[in-house]
Amino acid sequence: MHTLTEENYLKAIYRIFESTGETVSTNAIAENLQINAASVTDMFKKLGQHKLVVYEKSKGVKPTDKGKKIALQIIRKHRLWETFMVEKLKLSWDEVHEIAEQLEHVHSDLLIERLDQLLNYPKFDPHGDPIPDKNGKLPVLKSILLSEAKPGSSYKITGVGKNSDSFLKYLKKIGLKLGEMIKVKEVEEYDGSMKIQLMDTKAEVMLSKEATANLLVD
Amino acid sequence: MHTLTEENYLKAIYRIFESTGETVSTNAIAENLQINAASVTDMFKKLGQHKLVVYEKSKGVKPTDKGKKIALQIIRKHRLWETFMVEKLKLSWDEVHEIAEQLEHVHSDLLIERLDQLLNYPKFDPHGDPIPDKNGKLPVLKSILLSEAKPGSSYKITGVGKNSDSFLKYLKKIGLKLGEMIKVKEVEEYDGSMKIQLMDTKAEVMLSKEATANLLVD
DNA sequence: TTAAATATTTAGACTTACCTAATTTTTTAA
DNA sequence: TTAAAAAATTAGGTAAGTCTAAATATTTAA
Repeated sequence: MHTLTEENYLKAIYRIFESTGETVSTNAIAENLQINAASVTDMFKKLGQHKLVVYEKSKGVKPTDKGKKIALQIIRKHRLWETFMVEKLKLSWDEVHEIAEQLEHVHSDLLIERLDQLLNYPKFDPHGDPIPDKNGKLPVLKSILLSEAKPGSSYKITGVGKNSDSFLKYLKKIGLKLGEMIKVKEVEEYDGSMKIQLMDTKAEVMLSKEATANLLVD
Repeated sequence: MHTLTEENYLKAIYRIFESTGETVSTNAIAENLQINAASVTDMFKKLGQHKLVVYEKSKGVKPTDKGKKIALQIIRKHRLWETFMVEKLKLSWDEVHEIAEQLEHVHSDLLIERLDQLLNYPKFDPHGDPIPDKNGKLPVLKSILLSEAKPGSSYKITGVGKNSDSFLKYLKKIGLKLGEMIKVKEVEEYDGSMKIQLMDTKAEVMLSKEATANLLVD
């Protein structure tokens, strides 16, 4: 078993590696975890010794298969707990992340196995993020970005890209929720902003290109 | 918020204080937490500074009201999680303790509030131990020890006294479960051992005085 | 292509929670 | 009531994970 700290580094390294495919730099992790770069160097060495990453001095790290596997299990736990909190405890979408950050570090394969069963083996969490299975396999997501949607068509909001806290709060404020149906009314040529209509309330909302490029729809 | 370590000390101090009513000694905690007495002295000083206990040098500690309150909240969380795992995740009685030791340190009042609600505000956990409410109030338990039960009468097993792992395993092995109905067949004069019958399987089991003095029945 | 800017690492320190060994205090029992 | 035993404390150390400041590498841009 690894320390909580190692787990958090591994998770951050995995995420950045997945999104860029490149060696992960000291600074990227320092920024991501809000700690000093010198501390990151220390931890890179340690993770390297433990064969969780391949560390090349002054270059950065790449997660090993072992490191990826651990990261995926933590992500799996995080997303299952989030699903549990939203579905069973009726907590809201944007309240669960912080709590899941704690719960994801509870060690027990049996617990997670049964939690998965209780939730009926969900493939996506309440933010629309895919939940790795117990072998670390991710389900395939066929959603597209709202920014690529056709005007006139209707879509279901299935998730967000980067699920920053502020973005989630923003969505809540303008009345958008996961699972909600929307219709694309029009797209502005010059800045890519989009007017959409909420199917149930008929309310119309303007979304910036930035926002539409961060919303997944089916 | 306090560290995980402080929380574990506080819980141990609270339990021992509740069962003895006396100042809790350095050695008692060292033994309980399986750590060196010198380390306990260090922590006693720190907890004293934080006003979680009253520490008198070479005498030991007593928890303050603040310390008790925190201990009770940890115990509350522990027991609610155990209830959740047995009732909702179908884990068995003796599998949940270790996991609850981790879950009890997750910080979120809202989470626990909703978990309590999901479980329908249980008053006792699967071991029959009382669950403090959110203000730290304990429900009154009217169960008696099996060792004090009358021969010929029937009882429901509601809990165990000291729920040591080995005792739980022992119970499982001989086929006793919480909630099970039993009938007291006879009590040996000379050693206090007891023959009981399980109501559902009709199986008869001999229990030592030690065992019957650690089983709660209604 | 080299000087400046940026990124990374090293060195040395701090805190928490632990340890061992030595000392002191308290308790017990002759 | 005092000597031996037991309990508790002090002193000094260690490992993990962090920090700052200084040194070194790497990248960028003139």
